[in-house]
Amino acid sequence: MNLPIGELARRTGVKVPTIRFYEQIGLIAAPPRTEGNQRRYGKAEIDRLNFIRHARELGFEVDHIRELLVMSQEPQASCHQADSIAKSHLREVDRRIERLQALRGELSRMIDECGHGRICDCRIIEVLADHRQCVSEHVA
Amino acid sequence: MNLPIGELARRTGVKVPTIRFYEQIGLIAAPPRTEGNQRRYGKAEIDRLNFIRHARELGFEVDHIRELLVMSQEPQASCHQADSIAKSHLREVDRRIERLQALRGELSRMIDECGHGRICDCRIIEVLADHRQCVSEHVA
DNA sequence: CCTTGATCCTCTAGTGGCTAGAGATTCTAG
DNA sequence: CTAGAATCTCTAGCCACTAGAGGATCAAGG
Repeated sequence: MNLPIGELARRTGVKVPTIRFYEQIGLIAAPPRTEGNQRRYGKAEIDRLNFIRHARELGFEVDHIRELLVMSQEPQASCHQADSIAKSHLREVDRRIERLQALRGELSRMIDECGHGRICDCRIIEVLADHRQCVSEHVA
Repeated sequence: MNLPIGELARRTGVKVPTIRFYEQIGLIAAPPRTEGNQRRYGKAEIDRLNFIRHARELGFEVDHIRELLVMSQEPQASCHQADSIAKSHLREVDRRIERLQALRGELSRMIDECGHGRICDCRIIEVLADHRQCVSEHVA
């Protein structure tokens, strides 16, 4: 082992500046250095960074990842807390999906109704300029 | 008219500091001031801010809003550009929805498989620690 | 006229999660 | 021994705001 930061980056898919940033915010520990002050990492850091990357890919916030990391170090503890973090994150994702879908609907309706003519007849501009019209149609 | 900034905020649903911020980034013009240096707004600003708010609610970026605002001032121009901005935004929203739904699937599978026991048996932690397992199941 | 309290002003700094770049040093292969 | 790749620290920037300090101004009531 004893990997330089670039090699750690290659093996985990986390970019070099991001690794340094994670160290700065305390998400990973400061590793030992060479005489010339360069960071050298071991196997544990690969695992930890992979964990972090997977969690980020799933959209967990850094603070939640912090908690999940602590938990993963305590194998005998109850996983109730992990479950609740994941569940609340799932609810958040559901909310975002719902919101985006509503938005998608409005957007695509707007685009469909655009006659591709002049601005003064354009539904896109019109809807933006006067949302009430859009909403009332929506309700009606 | 001649509204103070708080009244403009109330009528448009855009917060006071946000209005000042929009002025700073040139999204709205600097309005006239009272002798005591306070901003006073007219009807045009209400319309413009409403336009901006609607567009932001639909997730358009500020730079796109800038373009849409310019277009809305040129009623005789073709709305081709507005259409293309809206369409590319729609594609972006679609991408986000897709991504979130894939993510949602992984999250909820992870949660379902959590046995609510100890960390060492927890799928949530396990999946995060070793994504390959998850992916291979996914594929299989 | 004067006070009070709400609103307004400017300015700086913080949010989250990085990313970019300058300018200097260190490592490693040939 | 040298060249060039990789590393170091540090600052600043991204997006779209939001928060707060510390002070000025406005409108209404006494």
